[in-house]
Amino acid sequence: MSRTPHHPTREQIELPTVLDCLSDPIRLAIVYQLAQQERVSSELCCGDFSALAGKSNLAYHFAKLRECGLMLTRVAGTNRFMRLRREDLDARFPGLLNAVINSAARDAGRLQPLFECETVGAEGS
Amino acid sequence: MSRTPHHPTREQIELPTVLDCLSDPIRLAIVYQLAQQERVSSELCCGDFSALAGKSNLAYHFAKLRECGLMLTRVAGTNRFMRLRREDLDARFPGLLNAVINSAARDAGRLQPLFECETVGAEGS
DNA sequence: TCCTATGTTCAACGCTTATTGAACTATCGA
DNA sequence: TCGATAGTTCAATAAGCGTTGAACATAGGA
Repeated sequence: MSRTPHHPTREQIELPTVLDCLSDPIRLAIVYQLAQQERVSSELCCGDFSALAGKSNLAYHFAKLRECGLMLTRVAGTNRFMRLRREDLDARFPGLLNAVINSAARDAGRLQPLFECETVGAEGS
Repeated sequence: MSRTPHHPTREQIELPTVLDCLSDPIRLAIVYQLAQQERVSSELCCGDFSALAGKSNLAYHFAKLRECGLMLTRVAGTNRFMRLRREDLDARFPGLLNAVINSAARDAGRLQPLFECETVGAEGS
């Protein structure tokens, strides 16, 4: 079995695919939470998103986010740690990710209860 | 029959809906052409997009773009003139529309032959 | 070793979407 | 008035999407 799941190269990242991925409220919430986590410069693992959907449903959305080039998955033991592909996205589509995240932040209230579950602050070793 | 088709108010424009609308290559091409046309400060009508798809299919995509708040339709005789809702979009999601259009411009080559049909320069009255 | 926790994969379902052609509506010009 | 033009609406089709639970794989700890 593949140790590390498949990721597209920077050049393989496509605009319509990225926009389609971001148009789902659950995936938008995942990206939003990953963006919050960027400021703490640590990663999140699947379980940290359990408030958003069931396990298998999350795995489905994670795969979509990975395959479209929005995020990166690192396997460590039984955990999968994830972070945004900030550099690649900014290189391919300058300003896009920030515009989306800022827009999501503005609308956090109206974007479901999905955005109210603050997950920042995991890892309390 | 309604003289003017339905448009959402500025406050009714939703981020996931807008992103979903932009994720379709044909609709992205329509928005892109409308953005080009902005610089000439004139409008385009349905027929100007006939290279992108058939008439009824275009009507479907126009309705989607209108209902999600991306564009505005003005009825004039048998024509429907359309333009981007630039002000409303910039107010709701600052930087988003420009980021998408710039990204589309960068990828114009790889985004189908849809982006090669330059339609600018209509209205030669 | 066995048990548990983490996460993926699979098949199934119901729903939405894009696309098509045909029929229809409405306006303009001769 | 008649015909042509511009665009919408409708019904039908095929393909794709999100969600679910059950089964599976893998790693870590007792």
